[in-house]
Amino acid sequence: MIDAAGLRVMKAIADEGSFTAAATSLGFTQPAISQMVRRLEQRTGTALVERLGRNVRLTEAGEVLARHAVTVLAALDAAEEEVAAIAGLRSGRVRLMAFPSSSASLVPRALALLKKRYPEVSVRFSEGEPPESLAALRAGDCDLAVAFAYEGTDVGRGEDLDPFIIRPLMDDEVRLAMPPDHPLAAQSVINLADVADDPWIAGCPRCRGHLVTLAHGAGFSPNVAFETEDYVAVLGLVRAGLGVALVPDLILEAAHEDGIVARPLSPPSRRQIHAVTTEDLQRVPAVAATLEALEESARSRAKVPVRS
Amino acid sequence: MIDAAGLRVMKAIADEGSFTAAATSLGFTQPAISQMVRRLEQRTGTALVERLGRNVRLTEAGEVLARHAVTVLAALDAAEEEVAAIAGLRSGRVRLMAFPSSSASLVPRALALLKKRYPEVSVRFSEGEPPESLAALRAGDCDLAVAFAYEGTDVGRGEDLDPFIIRPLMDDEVRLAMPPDHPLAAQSVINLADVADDPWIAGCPRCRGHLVTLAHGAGFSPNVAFETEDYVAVLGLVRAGLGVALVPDLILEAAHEDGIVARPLSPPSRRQIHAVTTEDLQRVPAVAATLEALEESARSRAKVPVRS
DNA sequence: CCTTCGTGATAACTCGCGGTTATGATTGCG
DNA sequence: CGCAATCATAACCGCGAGTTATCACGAAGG
Repeated sequence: MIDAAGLRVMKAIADEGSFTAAATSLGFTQPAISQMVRRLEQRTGTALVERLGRNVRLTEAGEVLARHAVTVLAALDAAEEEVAAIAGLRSGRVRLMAFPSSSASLVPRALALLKKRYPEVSVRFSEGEPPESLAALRAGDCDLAVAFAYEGTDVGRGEDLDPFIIRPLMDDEVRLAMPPDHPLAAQSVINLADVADDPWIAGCPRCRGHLVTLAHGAGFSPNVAFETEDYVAVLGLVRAGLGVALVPDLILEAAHEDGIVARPLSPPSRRQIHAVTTEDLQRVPAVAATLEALEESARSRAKVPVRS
Repeated sequence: MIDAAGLRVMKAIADEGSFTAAATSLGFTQPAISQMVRRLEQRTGTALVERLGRNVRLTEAGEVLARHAVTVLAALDAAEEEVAAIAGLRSGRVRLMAFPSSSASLVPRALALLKKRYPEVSVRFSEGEPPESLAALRAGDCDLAVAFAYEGTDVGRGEDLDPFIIRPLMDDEVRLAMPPDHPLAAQSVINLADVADDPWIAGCPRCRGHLVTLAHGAGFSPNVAFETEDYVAVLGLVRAGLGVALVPDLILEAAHEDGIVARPLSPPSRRQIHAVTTEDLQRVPAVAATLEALEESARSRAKVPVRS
């Protein structure tokens, strides 16, 4: 029945003392004010202004509206400002989920970049393997996920990827990690068939799946002696001479490489690292800014060029 | 940029959990909500809702709007309610000015009536002779004036009566007041020429003017021995035998008539009592209600029929 | 697995709010 | 007694904001 525009007009009249002045103060013409007042009067069913010769004065009801206008317009401004702050990245929040090995360098570098640019944007970060992070995204518990996919697979295996927006960040080469005294340690490139008989140490379930696929391509079935989700443990086991492992570059970068030899495979194998979000969330400024920071962080590594 | 309607929509979405439910809750159709949200999103430059499968959830910015909506809509409702109270006479104020002799019975009876009907309407009452009250009306210091005019004159003598609305309330007969031992006290009707030689006691300036006019019509010029604004004093002087006076009925009604004889004149003379306000103020409910109460108060007296 | 139902999105149309310009009527002032 | 300033009114009009009709899709169930 009564809206912000009407209140704005009443307040302008109260402040300026005449229709004409109120009009110029609001950037309108005078008849706009006349008509607005008339509309308000017939809506409220009472006189709002009193015409005194060539001036006007507010009636009691008019004063009431002008008085409440202050409250309403202040609250409206506050709402507008708060949203503008979010839109202008002077505020806002992003919930980021990334798989563990990305939280060593890729993500921290991105978050540092984000913090430098938009210090007021707050980030809530948690670790999670791709299936988990995609589920969170789908459930609305997360705005942006960093996930990976081995070559030839998708980030979500059985998942429906339709609602997601997937932005490639970088390729991460998978190497064979072995102790320095391994017979093949001297080779610069490893043919997987040459380690068919070694005991294997497998990482996360998806990594194990990848190992099996690669081995199958090389004509053998790997003998998995140990399994652990923790890549620090994987490297420890390798260092202790208990087996060999396929380890992505990102992890080798972050961990001590002492006591470990890592060699590229032939044919080479990579996993692709993606940022995943949704159409809607991509339009949330804080999410877009974080995404951009992730892309820059990925580019600044640039050991292996990003495949588009 | 952002208005109450938008906030109402966001709040409805937050409360109801879906566009469809929000639409029915607001009495709109579903596409109206879709479009409203889209408009808001392109105005604010950020996503406000997150489409999750077939449901929607508010983003951070959307939550902000929904949160502020409570404040804004509450303030709007308060303003609307307060104005409605004034319009519905559950509140409101009227500033009434009346000439002294009307405040004895006409005005108190009217105010009692008003109070009974609309106990919440507050009245600010002050006394003032017609020129004063009309000036207050013109200056916006008064909403409703009770004024009088002797037959053949206007309420405001030199005044511009254009902006005023003048409602006749009643006629007030003017009588000759004299002490009981006056030679003419036995007559039921007095011919003014018969008291041409008596000393006169005059009331307010306008009343004195009226006396002079009437006397002139009767062929004499009155010998004004005393002048006072106070009609109680006038009656006292008459009672003391110091002269005769023209006194309106209204005053005789209110004062003790002991020791006074009051007789109608021939030809009769009356003053007309009017309620005066302006076009705008007449549309203020409290003013209209007071005016109506005054008219009823005048009718309920009905000693002399009201002349339209 | 396919159908069905409920959800939001989109298109096309319409109406009226709320602005404009042009002009008139008054009032108060020099 | 004009002159200037003010509000009112009329005619016009664009666009915001609603409608109906229809589509696309995701979730749930036989």
